[in-house]
Amino acid sequence: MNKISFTIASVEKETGLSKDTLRMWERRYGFPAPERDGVGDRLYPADQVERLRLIKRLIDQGHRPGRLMAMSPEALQTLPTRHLQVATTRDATTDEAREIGDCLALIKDHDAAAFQQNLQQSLARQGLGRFVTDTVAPLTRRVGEAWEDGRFAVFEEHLFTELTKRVLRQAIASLPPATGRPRILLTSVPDEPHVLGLLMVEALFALEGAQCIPLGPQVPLLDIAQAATAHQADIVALSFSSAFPARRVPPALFQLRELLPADIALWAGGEGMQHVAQQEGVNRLFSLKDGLDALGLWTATNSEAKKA
Amino acid sequence: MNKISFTIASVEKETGLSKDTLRMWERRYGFPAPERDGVGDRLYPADQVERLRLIKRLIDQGHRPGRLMAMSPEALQTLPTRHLQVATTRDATTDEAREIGDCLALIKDHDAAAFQQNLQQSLARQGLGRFVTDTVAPLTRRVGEAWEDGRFAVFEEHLFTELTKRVLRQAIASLPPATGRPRILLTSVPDEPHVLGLLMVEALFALEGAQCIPLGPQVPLLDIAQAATAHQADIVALSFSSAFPARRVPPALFQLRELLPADIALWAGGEGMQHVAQQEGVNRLFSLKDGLDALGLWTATNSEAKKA
DNA sequence: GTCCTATTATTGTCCTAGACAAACATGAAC
DNA sequence: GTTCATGTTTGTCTAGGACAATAATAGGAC
Repeated sequence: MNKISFTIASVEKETGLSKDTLRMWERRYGFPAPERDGVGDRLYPADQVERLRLIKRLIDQGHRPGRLMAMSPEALQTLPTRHLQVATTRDATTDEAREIGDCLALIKDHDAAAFQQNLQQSLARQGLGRFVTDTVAPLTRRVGEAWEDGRFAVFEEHLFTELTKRVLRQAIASLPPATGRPRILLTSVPDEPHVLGLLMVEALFALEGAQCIPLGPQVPLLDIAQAATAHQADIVALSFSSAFPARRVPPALFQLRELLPADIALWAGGEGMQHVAQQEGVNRLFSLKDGLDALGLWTATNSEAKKA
Repeated sequence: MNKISFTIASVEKETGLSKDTLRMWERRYGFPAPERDGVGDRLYPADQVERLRLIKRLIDQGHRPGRLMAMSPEALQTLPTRHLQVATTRDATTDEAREIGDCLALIKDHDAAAFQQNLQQSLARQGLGRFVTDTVAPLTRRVGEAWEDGRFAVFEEHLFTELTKRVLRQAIASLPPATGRPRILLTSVPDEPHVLGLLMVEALFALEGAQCIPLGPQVPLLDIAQAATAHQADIVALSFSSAFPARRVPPALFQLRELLPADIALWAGGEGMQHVAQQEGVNRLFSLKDGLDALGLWTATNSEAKKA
């Protein structure tokens, strides 16, 4: 009779749904229907929290709350057909495809050691540049898709991310330390915890000899601005994952643009930039290749400027 | 005139103060005193956000909101005398002390490359075990203290953390992969983003031949429980930093204890465990040494059990 | 049928204002 | 000086209302 229940604050963290949203849904749709403790505070039973987690995932896939809330728990379970996701999963060569499939299977089997070893081998065989573009990038995309489908649990995605980060960081650390320009500050905004994309560009930038300053994810805008000035950065590079709500990207970029000195460039990339409009003073990078091109352009422009 | 202002949601992320708290302070103390946009929504000017960040830091040091809110901005600036912090900064040997001082200075100078190189040298000289206990641990403590004093900006702490994580991860990756028991799942709860302590114990545990499964920080409790079962973990190890409010630790541990199968041990460590009461089914680890002792005990107990 | 536009429905986030428990400080009694 | 009771401070929860932005639908033009 393990009757576990969660406070509204816990549910917010477990599901990612705000307290306001949770109360609103209860008011409008009658679900969730938490019990109350002696003081009148909500207490959500574990099964309702699980159902909320499922609903959240379906909403992120493009379903609408009103529909989902009216459905029975069983109907929700059967529904999980993919809905949105326009992104084209470009087919790789057979070799690459097989390798990526292998990696996915290893994560699914929770074989951390084998997965990591597999990655290391790919890295050694392909070299850092191709490893990033041909292995890590497609793998990351596939994992994201699998998560959306519900084929991957959250913790499986976490483990994949953590292990991949390690391999990438290790590879980056083994590069000779750069001293020249540009100095690039790499980070993400407060609501963006995903950092794999950032590590990928860091690897590519570092290969090109740029000086990368990794601040880690979820840095307050005021601190990003401070850090950029203190480190005399030439460029601030941000990453937005596909999980980041597209409508929040432009305000965040605008705000940071205002806070940054005008002579520091602001670059934004990642899946989450896909459908974001052009903005004054912000360089959009839609792919890893865009990033390399931008870096090349910067170097060319800047070396001229130096000579002048 | 660059009049930058923040919405209440932005301020929540920039300062770490909840929307509820921000509105409450305004109601009670008259500060912050945001402007309003056309719809009546709050708009916080940048200088008020900065003042809130300062106030937040002072509160974390043990000051009380009521006092701080009544003080003028100038008085706040002069106040920053250290208040709390009982922790005894044990003096190391002269050599160690000098080295740690050097590292702090390098971070303060924003010389990332030199700092990282310095760490690598210490690692090579001391070996991973002593490196963790004699260099990383005291260094982390000193950085925490410096941040509390306001000598370190947030971004400086971020950079320190990021670089140190890299060195540690690299060292861990270079160890031979473990295959035996115990299998230890390492992670932190949703409100705990600090993960350095976790990496330190991972290094020590991995040295002892334990199989570590790093899930990364801020994993929902339901996912921790799922992952522990899926990975057939023997132990779930959590880390709480000193920044984590002590009163929230017991509920979190209790909840996770309920969610975990009874045969999976729950270990909790980190600065944040210092003044937390003993709980049924939870093993408290007050220091890195405690962790190693606990691991030794587990191994002894478990190998007997296997023979029986 | 397809495309574009105007209208309507849905949905999340903000608002005010009140209540209360837990944490903290203060002072009395020993 | 230490312990205990009392009073103050403080964060988080409650309720219900409002509204802008987004998404779906209907209506017309081709």
